[in-house]
Amino acid sequence: MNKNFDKSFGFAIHDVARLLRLSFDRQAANTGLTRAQWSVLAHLHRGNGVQQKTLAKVMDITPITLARHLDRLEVDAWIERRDDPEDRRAKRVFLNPKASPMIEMLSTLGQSVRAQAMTGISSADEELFMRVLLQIRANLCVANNGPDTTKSNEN
Amino acid sequence: MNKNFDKSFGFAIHDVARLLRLSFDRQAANTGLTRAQWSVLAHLHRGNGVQQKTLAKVMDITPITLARHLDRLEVDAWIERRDDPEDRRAKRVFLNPKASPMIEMLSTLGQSVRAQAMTGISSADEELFMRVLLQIRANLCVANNGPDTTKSNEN
DNA sequence: TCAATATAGTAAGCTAGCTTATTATATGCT
DNA sequence: AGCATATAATAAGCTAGCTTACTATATTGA
Repeated sequence: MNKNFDKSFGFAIHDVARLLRLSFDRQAANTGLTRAQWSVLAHLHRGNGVQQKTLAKVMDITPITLARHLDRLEVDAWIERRDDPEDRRAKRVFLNPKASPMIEMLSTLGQSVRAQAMTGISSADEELFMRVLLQIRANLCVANNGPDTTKSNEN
Repeated sequence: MNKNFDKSFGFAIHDVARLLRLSFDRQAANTGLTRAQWSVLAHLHRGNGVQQKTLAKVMDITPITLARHLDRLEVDAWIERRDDPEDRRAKRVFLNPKASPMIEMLSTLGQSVRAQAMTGISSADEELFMRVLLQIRANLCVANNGPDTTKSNEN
């Protein structure tokens, strides 16, 4: 790539995120699902039937961004929106049965992309890297959302 | 955020990239320039008058993505496209004088965002983190573009 | 020479994120 | 009770990335 910008933190993170997404989406192209959509399915897998607002918060994306993912996922019958019986403004999101095997498959793909990315990096280095990465994310969450928006007491 | 996905490499990288961009763009909103546009200006600062194809390659984005950035940058007179005298298909991109102070300013902003992100991280850890990050990027470049697309002998 | 192929830039149309605004329903206060 | 405010979801419209396809110009080779 370039000489100076190579070393820039921001540009490098940005590049890595984009390349990871590209890699994943290309290898998952035949499934018709993207990384972002898989992310929705995977989160639902751990908490089926949650409200959209909760899911958006847990995924740390805006509600409207989630709504569009759900639109497409619903068209292909991966998920289903049902009216919340206790709050007529709200909807609850449920996985359809056909989603489960796909979640497994994409999860495996995710691991293989990660392994590819980590080629030649010792597990000690990888561990420290992850620790720093999570610290950075925490720092930025505070900076962006105000201190600790995400206490997630709801569900 | 979440319990399990918190620890996922891919999700964490993605989050950090998005949060960095958000942070930067919010603080630069009054300038009318985004992070991606600043990136174009900064790269031009180091190689004014290059062809679009070269700039796209150095920035590692597709030519059409660059073209759209240039469209908007040109409207606000940050840059200027001129016909390449040696190749009538090609155009060369030039910074306008008003861009220089802006580049400095945004570069400072970038450093401050980085400092914020790195709060509480020792410089030894930061250094190792960057080394691993660059290694990961290199790994993914190979995986995505085929081995070593970016030897950049042209200009 | 001129036909085939390659290249520089752009257009069209997709996903994925954002902000700001709208609609319908809940909630809280007087 | 009923009005004001808050909240869940969505709509509209923006940037930024991508792929695929098109146009104009270069280059190459029979």
